[in-house]
Order: sequence, then structure tokens, then C-alpha cells
Amino acid sequence: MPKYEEIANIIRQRIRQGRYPANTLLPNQTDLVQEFDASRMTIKKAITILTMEGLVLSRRGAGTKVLDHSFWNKSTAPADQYRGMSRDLADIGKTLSSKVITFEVTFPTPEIKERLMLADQQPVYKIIRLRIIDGVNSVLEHTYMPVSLVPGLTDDVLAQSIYTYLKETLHLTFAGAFRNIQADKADEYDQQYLDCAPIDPVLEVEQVVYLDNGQPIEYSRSRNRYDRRGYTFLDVKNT
Amino acid sequence: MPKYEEIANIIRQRIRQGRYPANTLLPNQTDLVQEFDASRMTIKKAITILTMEGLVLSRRGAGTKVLDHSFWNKSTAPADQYRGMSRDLADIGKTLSSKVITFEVTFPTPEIKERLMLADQQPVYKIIRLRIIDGVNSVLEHTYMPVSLVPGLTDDVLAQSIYTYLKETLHLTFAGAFRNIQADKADEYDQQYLDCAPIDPVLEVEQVVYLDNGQPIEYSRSRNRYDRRGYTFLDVKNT
DNA sequence: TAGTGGTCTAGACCACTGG
DNA sequence: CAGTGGTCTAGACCACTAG
Repeated sequence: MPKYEEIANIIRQRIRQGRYPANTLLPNQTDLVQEFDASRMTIKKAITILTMEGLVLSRRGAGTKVLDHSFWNKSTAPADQYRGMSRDLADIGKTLSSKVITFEVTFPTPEIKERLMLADQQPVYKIIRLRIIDGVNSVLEHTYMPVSLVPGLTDDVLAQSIYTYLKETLHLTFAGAFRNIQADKADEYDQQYLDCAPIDPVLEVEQVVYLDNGQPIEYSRSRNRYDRRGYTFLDVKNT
Repeated sequence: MPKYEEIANIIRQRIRQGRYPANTLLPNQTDLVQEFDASRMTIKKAITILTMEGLVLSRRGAGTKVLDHSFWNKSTAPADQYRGMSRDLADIGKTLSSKVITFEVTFPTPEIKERLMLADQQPVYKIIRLRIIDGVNSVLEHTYMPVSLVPGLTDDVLAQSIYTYLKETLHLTFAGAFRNIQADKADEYDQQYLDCAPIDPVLEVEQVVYLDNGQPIEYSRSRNRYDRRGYTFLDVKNT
């Protein structure tokens, strides 16, 4: 692990523990240089990480302030499960249990072929899973993955976390994801599996996930019960 | 403007112009060091910007590849208006025209007071605007701003872009925003102004926008017609 | 093994904030 | 004005990819 990441971890811990209380200033960067025996560029990089996480805010001439974002958890939102991948992409697959509804191999439609950047005749997995959070049917997940990139996918894996399998077993690493979020009416499928009424809206999170070599590994549409899941994130100006 | 930003702009332009075509490699960093007469750290910083924008992807040992994300625009999504603030926060206020429905000064509810981090007795503007995109009523925006931070707000400003006023006239700069997105049923207000039926869902984008000194400047809830607006963004792993 | 990007340094200058 | 963070350099070493 890079030095700047270690330093960021230490400072983050100190903030959480209250050693650097909210609305006070962090030690200045030259002091941190001394304490961590690092160059200022390295300290700056560590602080940038914390800035992107919304923990601190630096201003030229004024120092680096510790922010108070405690109210984020007291949100009125239905349930803030989704998070950005600032820390780790695998959090997407974080839930209690899954029920596999469909698991088959097929040729992709033109749309899916394009999103996964596939050549002709390349088969994909088509997976539909019901995600059950705290015993409540919450998300209906339609997933497509190229068979060539994900050998050995089984029902067992699907019942757990796909991403744990991709990371731990196949040792794949991710570059990021492209997402589109929209509201939609509940279709018959949603109504059947999410136990919702025809008038209940659905929050659809559509995403393409990329490996660190730029190859798409997944296209999915997650249809969330509107009263169960929201999508929460921080959008920090980078500089 | 910092040197690394200028370099990023130049490289971005070359990518758009096709001088660095998709799926080819950028010149390596030592070559770029020579061309731009900069240090490698500066070149790296420029490339990081482009990485965050999804334009390129670097891999240790393999070079920096130009990505092809042309299909993002051919999305099946209803309309991708919203974007992250990677480039500029003001884009949030980018729309054709507005109709002011409510514009008053009031004391905040406890919830809004907390989100705007206000002391007691501090009044806020309460603004409700209908945003009309291409002649169609698309978004109903409920906005709260501290009066003390935004002097001189007028109907004229509201009819245009609030953010242009904040930036150009008041010279405020922004640190970022916290957002929560969820689906909801259309309430009577939505039905009246967005011309939608009771069964039509609504996409609600809730946000708190912060100034660069950490002070919240706005709390808002934007209620979008589900068939008019989605929320589209890139989530890139940072390192 | 050659070539790439990732990290790190020690120092420097500058822009900005706030008393 | 003193003190802060933002930028930038010239060089170094290392981890990784790909032939």
C-alpha cells in the first residue's frame, strides 16, 4: 500500500476517534511532513483522499478543516445502501441474501453487445437475482456478463456475492463504472418479485462496470423498491 | 490556471479531434514531459484529470489508453441532463427557462436548519421553481438558501440561473455537494405542475451544496418527471 | 528484459487568508 | 504581515506488462 494511503488511513482514524474534532483545523502540512517523515507532496495526496471522502476541506491560506457530516446518516431517505466506489467497488454487492430467478447462457441483444463491447457470437450470462435485505424483497437485478471473462460461474456463487468471486477467485480488478439512474413504473416482473403495487414507482440503476484494462465486465439494471433503497453519494470538486 | 490543467485541456482537445484516436495509446509520460516542458508529476496530474473524466485509462507497464465512450450519448435513458460536477458545478442550473411559483422568506424547519447548518432565527429563502426544458414542464425544484449568504436575490435572478448569479455577481465558489436520489410517487403538486398522472413516478434528487469554506449554501429537492430526466455519471476508482 | 506508469523526495516559489 | 495550502521541479526507485 502506498505511503499516502497509509497516512490517509491514520488521519481518517484520528478524525473518527475525535482526536481531530469536527470544525477544528488539522495540523498544518509541514507539521504532518515531520510527523510522518514524508514529503509535502505525499501529505497533500493523503489529504486529497480525505477531501474526496468529504472528511476535510482545505483552503489556501486558511488551513484544512475537519468537517461534520454526521447528519448524513440521519437522512430521511428510505435506506441509503448504494454508495460510490470511492473506497471499494465491491460494496455494490453488499446485501444479505439473494434468490436466483434466472441463470442462463445466451447471445446478447445488439444493445447489450454494444455496452459490453463484444465481438460477434460471444455468449453472455443472463442472470436475474432477487436481492433480499433484512428479509424484505428489495432489488430485482438483471445482469449480463461475458462468458469468456467469467469462467466457472455457478449457482453457489450467485447466491453469494458475484463481486467477491470476481475479486478473490478470478483476481480481477476494476477501473470504475458508468451509471444512469432513473425512475420507472413497476412492470409485471417488479410487481411479482418486489411485492409492489402497479402504482408503486421503481428506482432503476443502470450500470456498465469496467475492468482495469478497460474491458466491460458487466451490464446490469437494478430495479429498487422506491421505499427501500436510494442512491446516496458525495460529489466533490476536484482540485 | 495551473499548468496541469492547461496540459489536460490540450490533451483533451487532441482526443476529441481524433489526433489521439480511441483505443490507441497516448505518448508516454516522458515524451509528454519533453513536449510540454513540465515535470512528470505535472504530466501525471493532467492525466489524472482525464482519467476522472473517463477519457483515458492508465496501467502501470502498459501505457495510457484512449477510451471510446461514444455510446454514452446513445443512451436509451429518457434524457441525461444531470451530470456530476467534475467539470463545473454550475451545470446543475443549466436549463432553458423557469417559472417562479413561490419566492418568500421564512424561518427554516428544524430539518432544513440542520442541513444548512444555521443558527437560530436565521431566515431562509424558500423558492419553488418549475423548470421547463424544450417547452416541456420537466422539473419542480424546491430550494432553500440562507438569506445572509445570498443578498439581493430577485425574481429576475430566479427566472434565469441562480448559480450564474452566485458565481458571477457574488463571486462565490463551491466545494461540492451531497446528494441523495430516490424514486417517489407524484404528489398533488407534482401532478399539477409537471402535468403528470397519479401513477407516474417521480425522480427526486435531494442535495446540499457547499461553498468552498464548508458552509452550506443550498438545500434542494428536484422532482423530475420520470420520462424527462435521468441522472447520469461516471464513478471512477481514484488512484 | 525493455519500457511503462506509480510513487516519493527535498526543496522552491507563489496565492491566498486572516489578524 | 506571518502562516497556510497549491503548484512545480529534477531526479530517483520501484512494480508491472508484454514480448
